[in-house]
Amino acid sequence: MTSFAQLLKEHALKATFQRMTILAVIEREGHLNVDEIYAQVLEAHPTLSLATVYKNIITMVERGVLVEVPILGHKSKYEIRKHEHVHLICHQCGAVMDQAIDDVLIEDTLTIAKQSAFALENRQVNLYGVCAGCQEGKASA
Amino acid sequence: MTSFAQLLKEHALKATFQRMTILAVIEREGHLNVDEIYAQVLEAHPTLSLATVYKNIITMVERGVLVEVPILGHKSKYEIRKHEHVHLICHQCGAVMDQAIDDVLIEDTLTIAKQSAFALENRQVNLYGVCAGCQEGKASA
DNA sequence: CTGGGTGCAAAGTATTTGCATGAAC
DNA sequence: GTTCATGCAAATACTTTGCACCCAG
Repeated sequence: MTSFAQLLKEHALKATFQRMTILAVIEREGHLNVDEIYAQVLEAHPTLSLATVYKNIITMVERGVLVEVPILGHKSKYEIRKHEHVHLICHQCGAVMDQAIDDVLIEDTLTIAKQSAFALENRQVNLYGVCAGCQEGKASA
Repeated sequence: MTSFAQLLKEHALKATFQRMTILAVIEREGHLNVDEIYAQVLEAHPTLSLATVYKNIITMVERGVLVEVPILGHKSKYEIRKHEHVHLICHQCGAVMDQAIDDVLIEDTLTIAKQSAFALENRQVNLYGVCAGCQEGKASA
């Protein structure tokens, strides 16, 4: 049904139905935390256990299939690892949006790292604020 | 003894010995997680409870005295809120270093946010890699 | 004084683990 | 057939809460 099987194999992981389901759910929603993944996955696979969700998130992060996205004051979310990007995180509705990272930012972080002789491996750029949607309906909580 | 008392008052918090101790410890170490704060604080104030550490971290973050620094794969650390900066986080030794943020980076994140009509409020730029010290002693775990 | 803060112990959550069973390769 | 993964239940770890007592303002 999907290329998730291949993705998993590339990372030396067996392509179980559980993992495929977890990946499908994350792919569909973009960014989810453990509980959200579990809740969604139950619909497609009612007997999948929470422990399995935890175990798989841990191994898939280790293997580089998933990326952890910490959210200030909340539980981390997870996304499927793709091309590098920046996160826009809305205080209001909690949405996490991806936004392309540009060369200026990449260059600049390299420059900053160099100032401390720091061997930069990966960037985590999260921007907090209020998304376009929430700016309109100002009244919303 | 310090200006922590004033800092707390500015944020409408009573200047208790417990809070002063917590702030002193964080100030001294730079970035600490809850357990580390608790361990260090016990030396100066052996009867301080872990619950008090938790309660105070929560309120001091709410009031803007402290800032949470999420560390991928580990517990969040906390720092005293000062001028904005970037974090360099070493995979190897776990050290978190501050590095000045420059105008290029500030401008660029504003540009990125603008592309999504996102009202940017605060930035979180964490760079992961290997610090200068750990690059020398390559052998270390 | 008075309200907020602390400490304790208990309750709640969240996460990890061990092991027998089952599925992928 | 092997090896790795799952599911359950139990164990751990982490964080929050309630309440009586205490201290800063």
